[in-house]
Amino acid sequence: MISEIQSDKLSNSNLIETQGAFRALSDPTRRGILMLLSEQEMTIGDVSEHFDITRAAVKKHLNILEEGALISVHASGRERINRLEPLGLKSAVDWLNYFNQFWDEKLSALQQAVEDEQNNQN
Amino acid sequence: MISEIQSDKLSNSNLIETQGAFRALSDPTRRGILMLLSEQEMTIGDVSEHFDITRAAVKKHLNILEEGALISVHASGRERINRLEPLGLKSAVDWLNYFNQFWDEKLSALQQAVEDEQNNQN
DNA sequence: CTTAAATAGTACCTTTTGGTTTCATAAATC
DNA sequence: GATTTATGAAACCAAAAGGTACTATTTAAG
Repeated sequence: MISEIQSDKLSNSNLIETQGAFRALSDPTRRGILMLLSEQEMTIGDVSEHFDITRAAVKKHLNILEEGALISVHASGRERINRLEPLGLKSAVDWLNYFNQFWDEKLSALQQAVEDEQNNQN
Repeated sequence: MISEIQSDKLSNSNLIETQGAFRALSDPTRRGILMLLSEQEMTIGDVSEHFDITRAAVKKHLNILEEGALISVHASGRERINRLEPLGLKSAVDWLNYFNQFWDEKLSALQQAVEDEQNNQN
């Protein structure tokens, strides 16, 4: 079956490759950091000012984001510039896009239901 | 600034709404379960046969997936049918799609390649 | 009615996670 | 050269996560 082939492909190779990204994305603070860095690359100190935790805790989050290839760090003198790596989100996006085929089905059904409801209300 | 408005919108409301989904997605076993259920809805026993952990552990994963609204559970006699809820992935997909704009800015060529690849797979 | 099957739930254990505090190091700056 | 300044890293801690074993409950089946 085609579905089994797809399943193998995603559950074996892709499942492992995505782990770093999905792990990094599971924490709300880390997602907040990604949002921040999407506006501007920043030093650790800069990032820390936006959160109510210590700089050391922020550093740990940045390490995990870097491990997941969601950011990159560049030395500049004694500072370290943290930069968003949007391409790192690709593995997670790809994995989720596999399900598009299913929620496209659901969505069309839902859309129909919404339209029916609107017609009843009017 | 527009970027600040967008940031607020995503970091406050959406960030919280997506937590259940992203948390559920962070574990490879749970992503495997989602893949399984994408092919066919199954009982807990059926799901358990695909993994090398106890039924109780699988049940915990299913609970977390249900909390994240990624699956739904339907009683049928003494069995519980676990069904994929693809729409539950929408919050996570939406959050990630915010970053599409940065792909566009910096990596439009690469994004095109990704889309082409997706088209070839479908 | 009794028994087997499918699941729920709890107690318990170990590892991971998110956080802190403290100390060390490297680079500007005075 | 001495002193801030920005960061790295280790030790430690409480809570959450992922797992097991065991017990209870509900429902099919004989």
